[in-house]
Amino acid sequence: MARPRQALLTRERIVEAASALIDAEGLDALSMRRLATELGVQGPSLYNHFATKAEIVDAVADAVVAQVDIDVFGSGDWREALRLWAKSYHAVLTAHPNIVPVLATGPGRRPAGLAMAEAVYGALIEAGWSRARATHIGALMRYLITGSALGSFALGFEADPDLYDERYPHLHRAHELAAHRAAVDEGAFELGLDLLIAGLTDRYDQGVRR
Amino acid sequence: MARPRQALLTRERIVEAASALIDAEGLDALSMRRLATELGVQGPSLYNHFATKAEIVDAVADAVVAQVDIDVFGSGDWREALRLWAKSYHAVLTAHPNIVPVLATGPGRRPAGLAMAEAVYGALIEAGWSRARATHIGALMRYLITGSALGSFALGFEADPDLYDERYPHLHRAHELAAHRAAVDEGAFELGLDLLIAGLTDRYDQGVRR
DNA sequence: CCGCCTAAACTAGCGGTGTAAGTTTTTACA
DNA sequence: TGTAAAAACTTACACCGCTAGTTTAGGCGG
Repeated sequence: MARPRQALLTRERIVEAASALIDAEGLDALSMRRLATELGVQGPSLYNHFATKAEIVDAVADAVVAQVDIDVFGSGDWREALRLWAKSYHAVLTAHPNIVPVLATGPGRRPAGLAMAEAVYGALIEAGWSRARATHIGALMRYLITGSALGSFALGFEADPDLYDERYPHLHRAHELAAHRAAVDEGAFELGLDLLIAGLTDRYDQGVRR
Repeated sequence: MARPRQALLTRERIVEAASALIDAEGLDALSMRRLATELGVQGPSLYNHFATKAEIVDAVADAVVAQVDIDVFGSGDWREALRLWAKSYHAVLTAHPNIVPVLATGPGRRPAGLAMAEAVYGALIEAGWSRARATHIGALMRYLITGSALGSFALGFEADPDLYDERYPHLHRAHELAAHRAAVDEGAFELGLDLLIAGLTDRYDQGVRR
């Protein structure tokens, strides 16, 4: 086949298919040939639309970040906005856990990632936090959100009961963690969010903003 | 070469070389052939000592975790122990950032990882926290520690000033972040640790331990 | 002390990876 | 209408993890 009358591929279609593949089977399952097959095309054809595989993965990552609600920073209390944003971000990452390792290293050159950083940092600055503190708070929120999304804490423990023998007396029920995955992970995230925002509120109300 | 008089490889030597390679050039640079070359041997010879590449990477990860000081849980105040442990863990990961993605998914079957989980969870239980809360606190600490180690927040922003144009007014100095990497990342981690431990202390002292 | 078995290296090779190069044909435009 | 760009193609390269089978040294039982 030479050039078709109607282009078979668009950047949008490629990103959609890549996103679906990553969601369904993980980052490792995404190969150029596999992705192309999914789109009814040969592998190298993708290079007519993206320069490298990394560009495709980046586009998928940015499409995910774009789903996070950053309008919450438009008005009202910075604490409430921070909480709502964090929950939205957390929910989006929970829905697309396989792409998290890509986002966890920062926004890089991804537009939606930069727009989100702008919104968070801007809101903190306008609330009166110093530049240094606003940076720290932004970093901290990212640590909590990507850290919790990166690997389920509960699934990090094998479900094999024999693994937790007399060497680990307190872990004798760790094999049950996987079954309570959602409760454990959500509980930890909520606790972290509550503690951080409460702590920041205390400092803020005491006038310690740097 | 057939079997040599003195074995060229041991599991220990392999793990050491792999660790050095990962530290120096990152996880992607670790290939079986490359590692073998480093050890003066052909690629497949490694399979006489490890069944898969994943086993080697796991051994490297566990060797790193084994460097974390968990003796701090032996005595004294749970809050102080938690803080010291977190700092030790953080320092170890900062020294070996490239292996963090492997640890971030949990202890799996790695002995040192399990021993660390046992120490942390055990200390929290003995301090009086409920099982559910102790689990949450352990998860939360992991989120903060691996989240901060996974990607330097500062390095997550490109150093290219032209990237931060009028679309991102508050980020106009984001290109300077990379230069202050250590201060930014350490500051955020310290802030997080302070806030979490202070918040937990409040709850604990008020008798809210579940 | 000889012979066998296992350990630990080797070579060859399979199916997969990302991507570069060059080809063909269609479409858009000067 | 001639030409250049676009978008598919095929082929190929160097690398990847890993398997299979081969060779030889060392340790051990008879």
